[in-house]
Amino acid sequence: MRKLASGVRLEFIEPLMPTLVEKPPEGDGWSHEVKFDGYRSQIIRDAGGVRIFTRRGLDWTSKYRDLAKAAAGLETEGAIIDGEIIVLNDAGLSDFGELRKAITRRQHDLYFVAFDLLHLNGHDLRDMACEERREILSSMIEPGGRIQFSEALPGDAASIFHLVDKAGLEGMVSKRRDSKYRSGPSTNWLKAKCYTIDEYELLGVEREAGKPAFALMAERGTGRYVGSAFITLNREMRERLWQRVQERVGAAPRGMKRTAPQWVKPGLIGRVKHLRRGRPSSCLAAGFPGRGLAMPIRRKAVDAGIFDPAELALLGRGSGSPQAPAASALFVAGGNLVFVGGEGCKDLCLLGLRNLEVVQGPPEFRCDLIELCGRDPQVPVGLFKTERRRAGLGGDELEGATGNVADPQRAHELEAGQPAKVLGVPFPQLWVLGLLADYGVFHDCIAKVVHHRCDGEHASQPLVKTFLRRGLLGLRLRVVCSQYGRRCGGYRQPCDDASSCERGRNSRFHLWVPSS
DNA sequence: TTCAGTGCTCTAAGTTTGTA
DNA sequence: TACAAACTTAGAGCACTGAA
Repeated sequence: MRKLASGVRLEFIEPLMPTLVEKPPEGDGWSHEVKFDGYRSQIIRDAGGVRIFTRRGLDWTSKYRDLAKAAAGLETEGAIIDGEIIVLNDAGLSDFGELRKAITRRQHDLYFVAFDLLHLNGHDLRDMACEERREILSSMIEPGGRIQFSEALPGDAASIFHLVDKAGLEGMVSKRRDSKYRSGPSTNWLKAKCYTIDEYELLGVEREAGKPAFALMAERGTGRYVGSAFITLNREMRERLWQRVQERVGAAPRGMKRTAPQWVKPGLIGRVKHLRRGRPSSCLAAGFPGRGLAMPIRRKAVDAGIFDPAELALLGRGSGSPQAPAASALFVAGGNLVFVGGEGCKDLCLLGLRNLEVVQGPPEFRCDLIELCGRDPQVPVGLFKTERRRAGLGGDELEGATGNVADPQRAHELEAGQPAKVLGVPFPQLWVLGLLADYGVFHDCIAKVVHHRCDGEHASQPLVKTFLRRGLLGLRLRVVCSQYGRRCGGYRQPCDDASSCERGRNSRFHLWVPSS
């Protein structure tokens, strides 16, 4: 570790750039984080104050006034923090499209998600192991503020990736735990992205020597131009495409402003693999606003296989993402629990880690519940404790919660008369909770676990509301309510399934032991 | 004061150019 | 000859600068 003299003005460090991979790496040597969709940035705090730099080293402190103010509150003499500046949308996901507007108009909506610490109090930390750097960083950041720590998601990479995909996130970043920080491209950090594959009609192609070849694509049916895509076919397919284009030379579509060296007659269909913008459902729905040629393909597309419809039918190709595994798992809350998403996405269960092997039995997961396996009541308690500790957002009291009827001698988490700190969720966990809410299991299941620890009939409701409100920093409650409103006409009763609820009340927890 | 032009952010991969 | 780096492309929205 190199030590610099105190009072030295720290300088921008070129960020480490992760390598794009198809699948995240497996193994214990890697830690995994959510990939946020925002601006890569670097906060520098030294004797000269706080500065915030862009990925290329431009000083954008003046654009990030609120974040600079927040960074000034960090308890350190000097630090260089690597992270991403993001804005959350109504769904609680980072929204790149809203970021530019927020920078100029909604400073209060900006967040800095910190994921690495390069320098601290005169010490250059770049030669330390990634895991150690992040541990120090984690201890520096108070939860619940404008600067958030990007929590690692322990668990197996494939399962995390599956749920990241399901949650509508952009992707995930895997970091070698023992790696040093080195500027520029590196394979110590790997990013795996979630793509959507859709079919579009080919309008024309741009092909010039020395430049990438593009396919201009239109919405099928309407023929409306939606954007261009990189053509990444192999040599054989590429030649086949050029041949097809030559055979179907056509005129430019009416009203088309863009120019293409070669327009083609309608009838050629291309499959375009593109990144999402927000949630998958909103990608297309919001991707065609009524003001001309919108661009649902935010970034360059790849895998633009071009076929005519007949050939497409023969090949039996359809749109959509690759088939998801029948069931998968994700560890949350300090590794105590695992959420298991079964086939159809409606069945989410909460299991102890040691029961992970039963994940492969989708037929058993038809209960649409989050259940506790292992008969250890401390497990769900651990979940809430962990989230509370991480969030650290004081202020609100949880009404209605009373003593623990199951164990009257033991202090209850939500003891009556004892102001309980509000539960909150650090960013990386938000989408897990959002996912649960979207599947309609949040209130019924997590709340149910809490409910059975209380003697108040509706004690869980304010808890969940508060949990949501705080977890999404003012955004989530409104959205979740409207979602429930649409689906269920308001909040559901604590349990839809009365018998299930009664069983739970009597037994304190729903117990489900998988048959071996 | 208005308008036009430029620069900035994000992204990926083919092509060209430069270096070892 | 092989590899690495730079350049190119698209889109949106905003800030900034300079000219009219």
